[in-house]
Amino acid sequence: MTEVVESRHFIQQMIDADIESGKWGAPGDRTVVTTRFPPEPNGYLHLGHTKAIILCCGIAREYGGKFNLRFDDTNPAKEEQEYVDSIKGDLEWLGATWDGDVKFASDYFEQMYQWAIELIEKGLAYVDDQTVDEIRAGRGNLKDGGKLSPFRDRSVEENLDLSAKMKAGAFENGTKVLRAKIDMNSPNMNMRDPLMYRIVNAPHHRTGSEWHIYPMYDWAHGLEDSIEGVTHSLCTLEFEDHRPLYDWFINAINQGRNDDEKIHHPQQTEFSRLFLSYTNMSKRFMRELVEENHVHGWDDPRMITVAGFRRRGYTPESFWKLADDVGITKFNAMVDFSRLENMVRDDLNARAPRRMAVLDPIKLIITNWADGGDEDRVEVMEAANHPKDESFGTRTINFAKELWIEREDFMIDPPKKFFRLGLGREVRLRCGYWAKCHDYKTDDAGNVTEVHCTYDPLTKGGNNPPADEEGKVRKVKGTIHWVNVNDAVDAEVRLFDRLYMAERPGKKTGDHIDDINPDSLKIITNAKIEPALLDVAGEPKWDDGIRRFQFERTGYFCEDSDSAAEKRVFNRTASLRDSWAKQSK
RNA sequence: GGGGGAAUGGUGUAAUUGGUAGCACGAGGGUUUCUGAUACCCUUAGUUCGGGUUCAAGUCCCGGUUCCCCUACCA
Repeated sequence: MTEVVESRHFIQQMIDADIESGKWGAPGDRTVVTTRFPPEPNGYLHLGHTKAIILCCGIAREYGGKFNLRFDDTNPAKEEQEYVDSIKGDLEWLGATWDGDVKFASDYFEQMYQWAIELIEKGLAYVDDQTVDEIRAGRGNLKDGGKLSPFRDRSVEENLDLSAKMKAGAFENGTKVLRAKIDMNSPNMNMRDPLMYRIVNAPHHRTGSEWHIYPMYDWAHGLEDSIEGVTHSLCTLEFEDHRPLYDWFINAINQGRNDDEKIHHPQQTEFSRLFLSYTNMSKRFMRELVEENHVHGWDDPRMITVAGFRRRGYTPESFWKLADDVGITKFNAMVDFSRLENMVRDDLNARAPRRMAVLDPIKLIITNWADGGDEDRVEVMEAANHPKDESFGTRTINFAKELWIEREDFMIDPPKKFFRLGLGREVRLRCGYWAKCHDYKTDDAGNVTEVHCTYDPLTKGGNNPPADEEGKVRKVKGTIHWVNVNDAVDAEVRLFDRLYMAERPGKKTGDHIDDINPDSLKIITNAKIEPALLDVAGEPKWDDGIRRFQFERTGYFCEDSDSAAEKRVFNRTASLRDSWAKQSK
């Protein structure tokens, strides 16, 4: 037996070392570890965010530290309360509980402004009157350095005066900015006198009209982390180039301060984003899908938003499993969509109670039903709710002369390897009886409408018949699901396929809309479900209130939010693995 | 002709930091089975390339290749 050693990714290794060295507090004190998830409240959370959330929350949990949820609300033009609410809801659903109150960058505006004044006083920041275009041109490009702004050497007094007026709303949008005085020739574009504040005369969702200047990301982010005592500021790879600036701003504030007056300096560390095949995490793309009605909203089950996955029936656990599966590295990996699908299957297999439902019904008639007694009789069968876990209990289902079975479980002229119904073939009707086909009917178009079978009274409950006198037991290869015609309930079932046909949507033509799969949604209106699906009582409770099942042989389903007593609606979360479909291709 | 990152089976990810290249998923095959599901077993295939140091290199050194990110008053 080799012992399985839990491997630690590079961020965990770094934190382990920090704790040992006492970088953030007393050596060995793990509880100092503080992380944060800093969403901008301008859109819905998607799968990519879940990776960051789970990393940050998971780290804090592992070390017994703190995890903050902080809204980075530094851009009043795009932000709305609606998004704040949806993001909080998504985190709660994911089980990523944050410590303390929800934080907002806007709570720190005054402090950040005071620090900006300090930089001006130190000669490290200046007000620039150039236009957007002039600033852009002055920045230079990747090969050539930039030009110094003509306003770069304003006096401290003038800069102070101008900043105060900017803050008070004396100027129009775009007429002035506050910039850090760093290096216009830096090979790192972010260091070429980056903007700290711009004028935005617009109301903010929390501070109203109090502010007329708003901080830029690079200026604000590290300070927000510092104020909150964040030790490990984890972000994605594209911010690697920003780290020197992150550090520069904090060092600039600390410049000239005594050690005991220095502000906290968090460690920014970058990891790779999550890329999933056949999807795109671009906020803009998602917005287009919604606004151009390619989907039915942000929570459309085909969307890779947290809301979409939730409605599709995915469990929070499947996201944690996926995060664990893909790991944390600095390599931009493309993860196959089927991997995520496997995670839900795995989770749902263990936790979903079983039911029977027929998606594409044809009628099966037991022609010798009268042999066993009254032709109109109903026999009550007991069925296990889970094949491997008795704690799920049992339910009863009614068996009678007429049943619904799946259209694809009958073939007029089946190949040898087909283990279901066909003339002369016998199958087990799950938890019912064995049935042997001797006839069928079709409509004018040749579609099968009825399958006629005889049943074997010795197989009640679906059990094998007794052995013959030579000790041999008759076997049957296939087992199919069914629903009793008399008490079947009509339901709507929604089947989903991937939204895009291309592995990287939009790669070919530049427009992701060109890669949309026209058949990503299939609505079945005449599915037949067993009546036990109506009864909520006795189900294992799902923490998020969503009812999830496995419909035997057809997949995992959840009851949609559109579902009502008059019309039940189920979404297919994922199909079951189907080696027959693979083989018959 | 700039800067910052990254390359390990088909995919994702490990390797006690110089010491047997392992795990998971997939794929192929088999066993079990009242779900062609699940479970279980077997097989498959890998260190970006070229040099160098060393008893020993995925790991260290030199050089090359490929890919990603950076020129918003977005984050």
